[in-house]
Amino acid sequence: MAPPPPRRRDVTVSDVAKHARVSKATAARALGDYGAVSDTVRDRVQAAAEALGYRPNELARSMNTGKSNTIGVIVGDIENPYFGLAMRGISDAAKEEGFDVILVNTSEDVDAEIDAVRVLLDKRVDGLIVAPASSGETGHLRDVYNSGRPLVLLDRRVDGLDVDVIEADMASVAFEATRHLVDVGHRRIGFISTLDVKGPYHDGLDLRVSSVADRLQGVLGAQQEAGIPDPGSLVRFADGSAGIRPVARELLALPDAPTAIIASDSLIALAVLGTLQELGLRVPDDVSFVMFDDFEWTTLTTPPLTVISQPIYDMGVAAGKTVIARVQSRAVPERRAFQATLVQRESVAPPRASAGGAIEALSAS
Amino acid sequence: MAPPPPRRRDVTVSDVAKHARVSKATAARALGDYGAVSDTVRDRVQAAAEALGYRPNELARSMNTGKSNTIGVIVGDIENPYFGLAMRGISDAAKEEGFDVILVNTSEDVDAEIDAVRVLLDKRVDGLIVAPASSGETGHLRDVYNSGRPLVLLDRRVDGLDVDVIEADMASVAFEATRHLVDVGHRRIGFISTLDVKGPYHDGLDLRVSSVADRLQGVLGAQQEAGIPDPGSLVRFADGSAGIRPVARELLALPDAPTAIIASDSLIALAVLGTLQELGLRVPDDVSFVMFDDFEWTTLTTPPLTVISQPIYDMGVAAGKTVIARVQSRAVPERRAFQATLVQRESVAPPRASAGGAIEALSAS
DNA sequence: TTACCTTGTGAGTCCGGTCTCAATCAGCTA
DNA sequence: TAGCTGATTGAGACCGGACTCACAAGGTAA
Repeated sequence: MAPPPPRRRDVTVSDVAKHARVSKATAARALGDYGAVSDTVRDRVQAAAEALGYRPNELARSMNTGKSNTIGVIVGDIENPYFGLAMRGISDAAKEEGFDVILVNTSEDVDAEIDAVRVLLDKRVDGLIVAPASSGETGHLRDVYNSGRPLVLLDRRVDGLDVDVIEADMASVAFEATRHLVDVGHRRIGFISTLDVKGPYHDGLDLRVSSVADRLQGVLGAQQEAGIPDPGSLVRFADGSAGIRPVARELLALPDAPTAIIASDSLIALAVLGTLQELGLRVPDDVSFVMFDDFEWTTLTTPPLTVISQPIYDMGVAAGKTVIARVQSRAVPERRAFQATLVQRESVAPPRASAGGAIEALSAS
Repeated sequence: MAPPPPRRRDVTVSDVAKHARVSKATAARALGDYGAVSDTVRDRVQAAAEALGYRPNELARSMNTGKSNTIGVIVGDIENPYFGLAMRGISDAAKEEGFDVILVNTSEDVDAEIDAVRVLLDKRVDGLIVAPASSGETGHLRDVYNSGRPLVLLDRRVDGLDVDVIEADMASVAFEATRHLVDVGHRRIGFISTLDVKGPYHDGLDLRVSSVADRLQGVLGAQQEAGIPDPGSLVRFADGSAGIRPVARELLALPDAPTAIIASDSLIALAVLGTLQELGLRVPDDVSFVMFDDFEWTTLTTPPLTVISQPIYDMGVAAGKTVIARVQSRAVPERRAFQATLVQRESVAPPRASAGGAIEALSAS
């Protein structure tokens, strides 16, 4: 590796001005494209800038315009394809409007999120898109709001915070998916999500992530409507993605194991399917399976999976357009409620006649 | 939506200084944690800052320190899990060192990349990580180098540019994977990648993306070594992800269709597998399949897929650590050559005895 | 007591732009 | 020819911090 070139002093407006033999103010006007400048002078200044290789210092510019043309995005996990795709949407929307995006990954850690908000605010981003890790801690989100900078929540609401939220209607599609399972005969339906709550699920538990709460509400609601007793008993939360497989195993080892499982996102689905595979359980013969999010690989498994599809990219675009519209005090785009749909493929079938659990079914076959 | 709160003027050091009845310089010292300040004054200033809700303006700070504590990352497509995972690594490394990350997505468009480099340089990022869309246009990368700011290339080299590169050794695993196919009897091996080149592949074609060129070199090399004539005839490049399926179809419809296909990344693999599925071709019975990148879903297909695994996350971390080390003029971390490995699962089998192409095999069954 | 440090503090400059304001100048009107 | 108008231009303040420098106060050594 060659020695790095000396970091030369950058060319500034003053340098350009000197070279073009005009005042700094005039050069700045010609370069910044504001105020009035005669054509001849403008040309001379631009030629000088070209010759010197002048590049504006956006930091300095931001400092006195108060606009950084940058929005901050705070998500739990960009490795999660959900956020990868949403990020793509945000990024595309931002580019179209001439904005840049600072991305911060919090690993779903509230403290990291609080920190991220502070840092981005200090960096003077013009607006923020956050998928909040918890609806419990919201002081930092209020700070954003109070700073006067627009905040848009993605995928998750926070109660009592009156800001734009981009989310899909999860409760009704979860209801629909669950009723589909009930309709084909399932009475023991498991639901697995990742969430940092301690202890088993019980009525009235504060879920802290609205998108999960909504999904669960739909799942439970459909079962209650069907007269299934205590559907909450087959709900499980894993703390972090490493915890999913153990939780899935535990659920499937139950004497009254579920005959169908709903996975709350694609990462969970992957872990659950992996566990099923390890246990030698077949989908849908032994266990029916439904998952949230529709990525291409879900059509390539055997069988293709029944999924709940959300317009993730579009939601990302909407989030981007919305913050930027707010930043520019323009009317926000109309469309902010997104529809999720149940895509029926082949991972749902009637449960085995056997009354036993999944593992039991296995030994019976 | 309630009306946004008025964007109040931010609290500055001067405000804090006034409130604590000290000079601006002293307040700045107490807050910025530099220079000498007596304990009593420091406490008074910090109390005042607390009371006023002072937050430093990082823009102003960056302006005269010349450091923004921000690195720029330019990738072709964050929707691609490869970059999602790498981004996660970069992001984690950055956070550890107190850096933020500005992410720009170029859609693999060179002009967008040139623009992105300019914008990020103007924003005064301290360093840049780029997965260059082309080794052809490199002027903008030279500009980074000349600006004196460190540049790290991820996944792809650029000839004649003496900067740090984080990449895995693709040529040798590609060779190994291909020889594996040859060993089980394949003599017609297809290779599909996305790349913006016009016309069919021919010897000496400038591939412009080193990671693809390396893979191809290994693929072709193994076949040449085995005495397979004209292996280049089954190489196909699609222009953008939309073009993969047509290309795959064309390849499979050939009278001398390949009996095995190698997909150059996971997005391509998805499209190829989808096409295979549509055509009713089974893996590995009708066509053997090997792909680059090892994501969890590749174990859930039927059959599980033979893949080439790279330590993507670690490479992201290395890229992050490397730029930051350069920014701080520290020694760069030792490890910069990464090993990719062939993970044999069940998508490779001996070709059918039939001499015909894949489609022909279909009708024969 | 005087000289010499050391530590703490304030005044003011600088970073690289934007922006206000006053001055200059050419063209026109009366 | 004096007066007015609009277009250009330059001087300098300002954004919010970091940092240089001069100076004052207190402590120590000779």
